[in-house]
Order: sequence, then structure tokens, then C-alpha cells
Amino acid sequence: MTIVEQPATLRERKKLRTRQALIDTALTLFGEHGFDNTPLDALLEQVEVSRRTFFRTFRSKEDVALTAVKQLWDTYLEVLDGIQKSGPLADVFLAAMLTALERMDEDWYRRFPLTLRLIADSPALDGYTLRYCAEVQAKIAGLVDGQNRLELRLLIEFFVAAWRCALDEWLPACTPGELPTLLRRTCSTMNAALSLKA
Amino acid sequence: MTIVEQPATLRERKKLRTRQALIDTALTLFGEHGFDNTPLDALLEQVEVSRRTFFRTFRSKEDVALTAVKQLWDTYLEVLDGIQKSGPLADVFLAAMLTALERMDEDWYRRFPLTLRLIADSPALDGYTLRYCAEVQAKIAGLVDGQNRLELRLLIEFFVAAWRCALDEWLPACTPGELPTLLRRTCSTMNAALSLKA
DNA sequence: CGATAAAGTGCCACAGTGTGGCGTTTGCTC
DNA sequence: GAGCAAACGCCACACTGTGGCACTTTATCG
Repeated sequence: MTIVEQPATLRERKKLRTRQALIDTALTLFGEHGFDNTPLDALLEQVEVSRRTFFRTFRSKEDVALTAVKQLWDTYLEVLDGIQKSGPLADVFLAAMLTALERMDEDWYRRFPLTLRLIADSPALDGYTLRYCAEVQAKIAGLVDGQNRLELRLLIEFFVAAWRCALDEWLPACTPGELPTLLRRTCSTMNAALSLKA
Repeated sequence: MTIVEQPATLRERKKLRTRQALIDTALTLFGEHGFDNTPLDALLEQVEVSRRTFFRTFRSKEDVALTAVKQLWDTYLEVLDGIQKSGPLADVFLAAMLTALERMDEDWYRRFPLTLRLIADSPALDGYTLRYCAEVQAKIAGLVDGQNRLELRLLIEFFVAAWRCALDEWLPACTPGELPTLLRRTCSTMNAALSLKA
């Protein structure tokens, strides 16, 4: 479970409420008409929020669409930070993701597939996501100390690539229980991939 | 050498000339003031071309900045298409890139590092590049037939990741002769990366 | 050579995202 | 309840990208 701390002040609760409304409504609207075809104004009108306020809450239109993705990686980084890192790092990275997936709640498993479909349908959103992933990769590297920087960098790239491959296979059905299985399979295929012959 | 076919018609030659002027001037201007801080109008004014014409030549502002990147991958796909694919595919992908690098001319080796710096300084441009790379990866997959789709997909991801790692190490100095060496080293480190221990 | 079609271009107006300034409201604190 | 700071809404603007339409240049064919 993600720990949701209810802020004491009314001001912050209000802020969170509009934030949540923006996230939910955005997912609905973008899902109906597509990310690119939905003007931001449509979202603002429905939530009754001014453009100025929106951009004080989110950095961009992409940002609000990717909340589910960011929640996952935030959790992932938390887990990875707390986990004991011993043995093969590939196993550590995989284990951290499996734990993160367990911590996500039901609503997340509803929103995440919707988000993936948005990304698949919009090149712009996809590019934004890939760039965001690169930032996450840098943070992952920061959580692991070691002197083999190149090996580490490569391994992180490989792991994230494996994750994206797993998502691709998960996308059609999006059965929650399937995702760990697919990720395990993808990760255990990495060695075979390197020695793949024509 | 890239084969440059001079089109017979005057019309096409003119078109190519403004296209080239846009590419060169863009690289200069973006390099001076940064990609994000250079309004497209500054470029259009200098080349004396209307916005309408620019967007008939390039899809976006990002497009004109990434010409060098696209030239490389175009060459790469050509090489990969013509090469004999036998033995370990990782070696094939590497060999194709080494050949492609040999085919690039001197001017490309001047422009490519400049482009890399633009990308490093602009998250938006970086995202655009990553998305473009994903498209290239799909094309690579299309050039290789085989039934192990997951292995293939993963290997391509790994290879491109290795390429990007090599570029990162190449970026500071950008000595042309160094790039093949760095790429070879990165590729030969891939196996060690998978079994990296904490 | 002259007429005609077609390709290319420029100009104008517009949609959409994102930002800065500034007055006003709202919630917090005493 | 009064003062204060945070948040908000409104307005205007910069920038990228697109559509429409008139105009110029080039190719082509009689």
C-alpha cells in the first residue's frame, strides 16, 4: 500500500483535491479523444481550473497524463533505496520492481494500462516518457555504488529495456497478475538475447 | 562515401540548396544560443525563408537539428540491409555500425558532435531523439527475420543502449577515430554487465 | 516560342502550449 | 476579527505548427 498522508491544513487538502480531479479527468478525456486531440482547455473547463493554476500544479500537459508512470518509478526508487543490495545486481533490480508492483493499489492497476495506451497512441507522449525514464535511470545509478560505472550503466539500460519489453507484451490484456510473470520471463531471456544467432 | 545524386531539375536543386542552408544555419544558431533559446524565426530570418516553406521541408524544429543523427541511422539501415547476417547477431549489429561510421564523411564528423551537444543540453530534443531511436529499432527488427522475437527485440534494445553509452563517453573529446574503439569496448562489456554483482 | 499545368513559395490568420504580471480571493495565525 | 501569505484567476504575450489562398517560378507540350 502506498502511504497517503492526509495533510492537516485545509489549503493543502484543497490543492490535492483539484490535483486529483485533474489527473482523473485527464485520463478520461485523453482516453476518449486521444492525448494529441484533446486540447488542454477541454480539461481545464471540465475541472473548472484556470490555465495558470494547472501549470502551477503540473509542468506540462504530458505530466498530468503520466502520473501513474511516475508513481510506479517513485515507488521503485523507494524500494531500491531500502533494499539490501548483494549478489547479482540484475536480480536486485528485478526484485525491487516486483516489490514495487506489489505495493501499487487497485486504482493504480486501473489507471496504468490506460496510461500505456495513451503513450502507445502518441509519439510526443512516448518521447516524453522515454526522456523521463532516462532521468530515472540516472537516479537508479545514484543509489548503487560501485566502481564499474560502464557495466552499471549498461545493466540499468538493459533492465529498463526489459521492463519496456514486458510492458509491450502485457499491453493487450493487461491482467494485473500477469505482469510479474512477464517481467521475470523477459529478464531471464536477457542472456539468451546477447548470444542470439541469425 | 554517401552517394549524392545531383537531381537533374533546377527546381529540385534549388530545394536542396535551401534545405542545406537551413541545416547548416540551424546548427550554428542552435550551437550559439542553445536549441531551446533559439526561436525558429531567427533561423528563418537568416536563411530568408518563410515559416510555411520551412515546415514543408522539415516536420519540426527538432527535425532540422537532428539531420546528422538521421543520416547516420539511414546509412546504418542501408548497411544492415546489405550485410550478410550469419553468426551472432550482436556481432552483425556492431559490424554494421562500424561500417556505417566508415562511410560518413568529414563534414558529418564535424556536425555530429555539435548535434550531440545540442541534445545533451535540451531535454525536449533528447526526448525527440529517443523516440526517433525507437522507430529505428523497429526498422532494424524488420530487417532481421527469425522466430525469437523477444530475444531479437531485447538484443536490439541492448545494442542501441550500448551505442548511446559509447556516445556518452565519446562526447567530451569527440575524436573521430575513438568512436569505433569505444563502441567495441562497450559492446564487449555487455556480458559482464549482465552478471555484475554489488 | 508561347500557353498551360503544376510545383513551390509567401503571406495571413488561427489553434495550442506554456509563461509573466498583477489584482483578488481564500485560508492560516494570532 | 485583522493582518498576512499562499493560492488563484484573468489578461497579454511568445513560440511552434497548420490551413487557406494568391502569386511566382519551373516544367512541359503543342
